[in-house]
Parts: sequence; C-alpha cells; structure tokens
Amino acid sequence: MALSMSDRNLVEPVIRRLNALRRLSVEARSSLESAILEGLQSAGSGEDVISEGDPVDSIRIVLSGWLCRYKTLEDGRRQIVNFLFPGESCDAYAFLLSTIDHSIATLTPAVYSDIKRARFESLIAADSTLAEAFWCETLVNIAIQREWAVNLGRRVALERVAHLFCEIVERLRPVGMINGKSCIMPITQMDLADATGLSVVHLNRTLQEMRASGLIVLRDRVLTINDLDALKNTALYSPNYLQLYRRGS
Amino acid sequence: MALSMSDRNLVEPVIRRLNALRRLSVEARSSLESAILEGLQSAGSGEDVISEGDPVDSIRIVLSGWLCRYKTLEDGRRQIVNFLFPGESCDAYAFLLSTIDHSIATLTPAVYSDIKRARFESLIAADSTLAEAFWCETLVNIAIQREWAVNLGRRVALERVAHLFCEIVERLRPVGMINGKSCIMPITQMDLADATGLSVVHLNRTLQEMRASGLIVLRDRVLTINDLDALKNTALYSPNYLQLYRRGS
DNA sequence: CGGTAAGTTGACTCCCGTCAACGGTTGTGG
DNA sequence: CCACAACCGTTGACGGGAGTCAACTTACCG
Repeated sequence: MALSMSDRNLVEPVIRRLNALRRLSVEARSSLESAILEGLQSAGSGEDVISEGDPVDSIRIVLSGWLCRYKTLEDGRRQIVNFLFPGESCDAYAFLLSTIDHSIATLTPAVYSDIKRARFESLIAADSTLAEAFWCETLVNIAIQREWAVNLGRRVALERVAHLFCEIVERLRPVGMINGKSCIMPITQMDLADATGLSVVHLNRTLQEMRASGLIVLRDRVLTINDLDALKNTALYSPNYLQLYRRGS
Repeated sequence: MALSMSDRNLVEPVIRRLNALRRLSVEARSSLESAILEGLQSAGSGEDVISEGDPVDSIRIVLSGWLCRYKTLEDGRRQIVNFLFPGESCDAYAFLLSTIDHSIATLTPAVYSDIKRARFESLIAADSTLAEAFWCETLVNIAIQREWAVNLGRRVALERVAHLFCEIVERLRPVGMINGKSCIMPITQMDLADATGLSVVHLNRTLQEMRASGLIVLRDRVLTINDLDALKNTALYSPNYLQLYRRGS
C-alpha cells in the first residue's frame, strides 16, 4: 500500500495520545510510525475486525472511523462495552491470553493498522517507555470499563445517554475531532441503544427529551452541545477516570 | 508480624493462581511468597482499603475475605464494579497512572498483603514470567469488567443475579472455596444489589423467586446450587471470559 | 433490654421494553 | 425514470419489570 501524506496525518493522533501518557523519544515515535504505516488496513462499515473466540496474534490501532467492542448473548441481545476512537489502540498485549472474549466491529468505514505480535514485541522491547505507554492505555481502558459499569448499573436513561455523550466528547477532543461545540455522530440510534443498555425506542425518546430541554442538538449526524456543563450535571459526570493528563514519568 | 503456618496456607492460592496464568519458576514462587508475607495486613468488614482519588504507590493481594471495587455517584448511588476474592491481586501496575479512579473496600474481615511499588518492581524485574503473570491477571480483569457491562446492560434481574452467582462460583472454585455444591456467601443483600444494579427490595424478590424455583438455596450465609447447569442456562452464562485455563507459555 | 443492621413483604408508581405502524432517505435494478 | 426494498428514525399504545416508600420481623450485640 502506497504511503500518502494523509496517512501520516492519521498517525499523528496516535503518537500524540501515547506521548501524553508517557513522553516518547524521537526514535520511539518514528519507529512506531513506521510500524503503523506498514500494517495499514481499511474496512467498510459494520464489519467485524475480530470475533469472540478468535486467537489473538496482533494488535490494532485505529486511525480513522469509529469502532466498538461488543458482546452478544445467545438470543441476540448485544451490548457494546466500549468505543474505539481514532488514535486509540486495541488490545495491546492481549496476546498474553489465548483467545479474545469479545468482538470488535467497525461502526463506520475505518482505517486502522494491524501490527503483528512479533513486530509489536520488537517495537516495545527497543523502548521501555513505549511499552509503558501502551500499558497505560490498557489501564485507562479498564477505568473506562468500570465507569461503563456504573453507567449501566446506576444511572437512569437520561443520565446514561448524557454521560455517554460527555465521554465521547472528552475522548474525541484530544484527537482534534471536536469543532467548537460540535462533533460528528456517525453511528445509528441502535448503536447508541446498545451502548447504553436501552431499547432503540426508549433511546429515541430519551434523545427527544434531551433535544426538547435544549441539552443537545442532534441532526444529520452532527451532535452539538451548547452547554457542556449542563450536560455534565445531568450526567453526574466526573472526569477523573479518563486520566486525560500526564503523570510525571 | 510473626509468620505462622496459616499465613503460608493463605499464600498458596495466590501462587497457584498466578502459576495457572504463567508457569512460575521455583525461585519466582518463593520470592513472591516472601514479598507477600512481608506486607501482611488485616482489616475489618466494611473498611475502605483505598479511596477514589488516592495516589497509588503499592499493589495489594487478597489472602482471605471478600473485597470489592466500587464507585459512587454524587447522590450516593453505589455500583460495585467487581469483587476481589482470595488469591486475586488488585491493581498490579496501577501506579503507572497517577491516581485511582475507584475505591476498594472490604465486604468481610480480610487479610491482604500490601506490597510497595519499589518492592514489586524489583520482584518482577527479577523474573519476567512473574511480570507476565501479573499482566495476565490484569487482562482477565478487563474481560471480567466487560462481562459485567453486558450483565448490567442486557440481562434482566433474574438472569443478572444468576450470572453473578455463576461467576462467583467459578472464581471461588480454583482457590478451594467451594465445598461440593455450596459456598459461603458472606455479603449482604445490599452488596449483591449494588453489584447487580438492582434495588435491595427487588434483589430480595429475585432471590425469593430463585429459591422458589429451586435454582438456589441461600440460608444463613450459605449458597447451595444443586443444578449449576440450570443456573448457567437461566443466566445465559458463557465461561470463556474467565480464561480459567493456561495458555501455552 | 434497647438499638441497630439485615431481611422480608405489601402497595403503589413509573420507567422502560415490546409491538406495531408510518414516513423519509438511500440505493438498486428493471 | 420509477418501483421496490432496506434501513433508519419516529410515534402511539400497552404491559410489565423494577424502583420507592413504609412497615414489620428477626437476629445480634453491647
């Protein structure tokens, strides 16, 4: 696959994200960039990137598009347990276990990099800071996962959807995907329902309610939040779990 | 603190658990045992071991008793996001981030070991297999966390409680805390409610229903499951996420 | 013996799921 | 160019699962 300038632009948020977790050396950054560009993949919308039970032998890094981790019950009920946004990596180190316990799918057309285990291991062996940065990302992911449990277990529908929107905004911001008070919301209401543990019908009604009260504007796949503090208040949102700041190395 | 034979017996499940994730050398096992015995702590029931926002500078390993990870909303709603059973470790490597996003509390009187960061780092630096074993535990924890999201988001009350019981049994079994078809259930219905995202009243009614249909026997803090397969069926339980088997090293 | 925590039950309410129908948009093929 | 299907969003009607409030019992403990 030929490299283009736009590919390079896609890689930049990945580096920036990891660099925010652990300051990376110039060499680490460039070797990471090379590895990412080598494994470039693209996928259409609604495709499984990896399925529950598959053996894990590579890691993936999202460059553009939205993906999700999800699990399904025997009878078809689906729960999205997390989103994967541009700049985020999936399952670094997951190959330490034998198989994967959940599936990952694209929710939009997406570009990502698939880095084989051996390649990844040599990458992190050469630079312990890089290894730590990936581990930090994993740890932040557990924290997000915990907050999702709180969201699903203890918030009512309105709070739940509000909280999800707050989190999405805060996760998209550092990768430059927020324009002023708006961002693109490229997924369906069914996806949002599966992420919040609601039925599609009730999710739709909750969105209506949020529109009516002026909490959000959502039209033509664009989400606008005029008063983010108000949204955070109704969500009982507390940002500390996202660890959006750097720890002293 | 003087060492006793019973302390040694408590450490054994920890070693066994980690050894199941990665085969440990004799030296690794004994150095781990020493580190654990050095940091021995005990706590009464209902005590916070670490609170949300605290800086993290040590890891903890549970030797006896039940603990939980939980988060609370401003208005007091509590969600237990995971349990910590004997043999399990909390937050190995969590010090890579700055502060902890949730609290950990004892649900029963407990004995655990508190190993300082420096001690832990020298331990794993000396043996990479040990380091990997701890990472595997962390990865299994994420998988459990994901399954909890599914449980809270997509199962109804009866399925939810049934699933929790299945998981508890499968996690207690490898550390020898299942006697035949029974185990001790040392926590209150409020704890179970907070773990399943239900109100205490509704959890109580769900337990009644499970008792009436013969799915469980729960009396005097003893849980008996006569037909585990039946329980798993009503829970839509799929065990793969617990990774209870060893991967080829 | 009083006080507190845990478990249980009834009554009532309402949030949310289910079922169903309808409109708008997109894309596709005849 | 139009018919048709498929997908998505929306709305109404209805029912039931789960929350809330409150009272009562039992056990335990100082």
